[in-house]
Amino acid sequence: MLSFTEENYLKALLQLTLETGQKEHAGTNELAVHLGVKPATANDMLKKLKEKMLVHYQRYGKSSLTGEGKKKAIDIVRKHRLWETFLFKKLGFSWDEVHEVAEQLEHIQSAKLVDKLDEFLNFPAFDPHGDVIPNAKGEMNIPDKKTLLEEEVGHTCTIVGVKDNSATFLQYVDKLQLGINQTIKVTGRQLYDNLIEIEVNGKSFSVSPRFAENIVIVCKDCKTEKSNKKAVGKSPSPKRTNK
Amino acid sequence: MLSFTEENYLKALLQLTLETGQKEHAGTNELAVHLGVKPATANDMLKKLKEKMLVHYQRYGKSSLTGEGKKKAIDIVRKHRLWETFLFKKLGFSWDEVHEVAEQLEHIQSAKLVDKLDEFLNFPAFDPHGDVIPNAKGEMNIPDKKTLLEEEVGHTCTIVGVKDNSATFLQYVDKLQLGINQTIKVTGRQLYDNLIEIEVNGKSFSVSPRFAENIVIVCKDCKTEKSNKKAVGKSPSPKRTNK
DNA sequence: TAATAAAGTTAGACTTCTCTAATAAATGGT
DNA sequence: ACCATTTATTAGAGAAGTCTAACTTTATTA
Repeated sequence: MLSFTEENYLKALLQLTLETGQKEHAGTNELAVHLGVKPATANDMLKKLKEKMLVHYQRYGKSSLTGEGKKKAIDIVRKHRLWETFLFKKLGFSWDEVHEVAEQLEHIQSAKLVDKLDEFLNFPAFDPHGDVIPNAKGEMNIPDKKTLLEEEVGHTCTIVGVKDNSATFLQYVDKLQLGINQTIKVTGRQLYDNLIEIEVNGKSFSVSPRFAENIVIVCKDCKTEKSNKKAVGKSPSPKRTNK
Repeated sequence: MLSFTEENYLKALLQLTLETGQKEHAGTNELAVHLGVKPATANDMLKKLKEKMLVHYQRYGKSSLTGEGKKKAIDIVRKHRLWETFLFKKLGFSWDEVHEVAEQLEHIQSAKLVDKLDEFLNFPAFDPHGDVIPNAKGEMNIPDKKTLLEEEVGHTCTIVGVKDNSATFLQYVDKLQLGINQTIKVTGRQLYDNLIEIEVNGKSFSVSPRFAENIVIVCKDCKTEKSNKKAVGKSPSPKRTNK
């Protein structure tokens, strides 16, 4: 049986790695920041979770979930999103209120509860934020990555990476207050010069196609596409990142 | 903000005192047994809760909830019973499965959640066990006490005390495997000799009217009677039990 | 490639909740 | 009213999760 805290670390690790599809491993500091604790704390927990065979961890290396760890993490995400759906659809919570409460509800231990809730909600595929809800087998659609240039007008997406790593480009990205996990809404396209109109944090502006094709995003509104299921099984062999 | 543990102590104290209407105060050992911890542990927590002004406690004395403590405890009971009702009515859990899960759900912190859930369930007055659900103001029906002799056929009740304290009587009670908090179902009455047929822990037998009139019970099925609301306000003045 | 910065780790300490073992106070029967 | 039993308390310790401060390893960059 995992503690709330352990569950939160597993979930954080999932979110930092597989879920956004950004990368395979997460650093200790990164994990600590994500969870709002000090690196020393995250370090202790990583060692503990390694003991429990839930994460791959080595001194001064990056960490990732084991097959078992991934399974547990996906289960927590499943619960979180089912609860969000319940709060939104059945209890009339607003879009932005559901997360906080679901953070608590996701730790309730009862397999029967989760399955019954799933059934009660009629096996929803997406939560109120448009995120995929893993099914009872732990399978979840991993959203397709594409560039901002390819995003449809009216859709909302999240930045998950960049293609150009030049300082010039990165400084430009930074200046526009963009960055990993930033949410962008594509509000339109100028047919004349192909500029892409976007809305970020309530502010609207346009970017060039050249710029847009170097921003890698995941669309929150393109989820009903093909179903590239990704079952949870044996994780890839533990890779050392430090040489 | 109270921890899960603190909340459990408050709830236990409510159950041991006011709720069953048995008595005003609870002992440290009694509380420890109820919670499945050692007396030393309960003792520490009582001191802590006294610091927080949630319980009346004095060395070598009995303990009880303060007004504030009672308010918190009733809120937890309200949550517990609303969740039980939800699990039973909406998710199709059986009567005996709801408690365990509700034990976890009762600790979720969100006033809005509780109120919305209450509304979603159409403001139920009783949970699947027939226990009263406190309303949003913290008012709850305290069930009426009466003797087993007065109980109606077909109803189920709980022993909350005895009128005769003689050794003979108490030994008899004990021999029948009865005791405080034991649940009894009255299955019938013999018109010829007035014996009362009861069912306890699946076993059926009869008791005399003489015996029955000395057993004080609270009926679980007589809840729709008069509404003797008991608001949560200032608690009675802290009484010392030890002289 | 050597200095510096960034990332990661360790040691030691604190809090919360729990325990065991020893001690103290209150209660009850004769 | 005394003594045994029950009930309650204290002291000391351990596990979990967190911190700070000092230290080590890895990465960066001039």
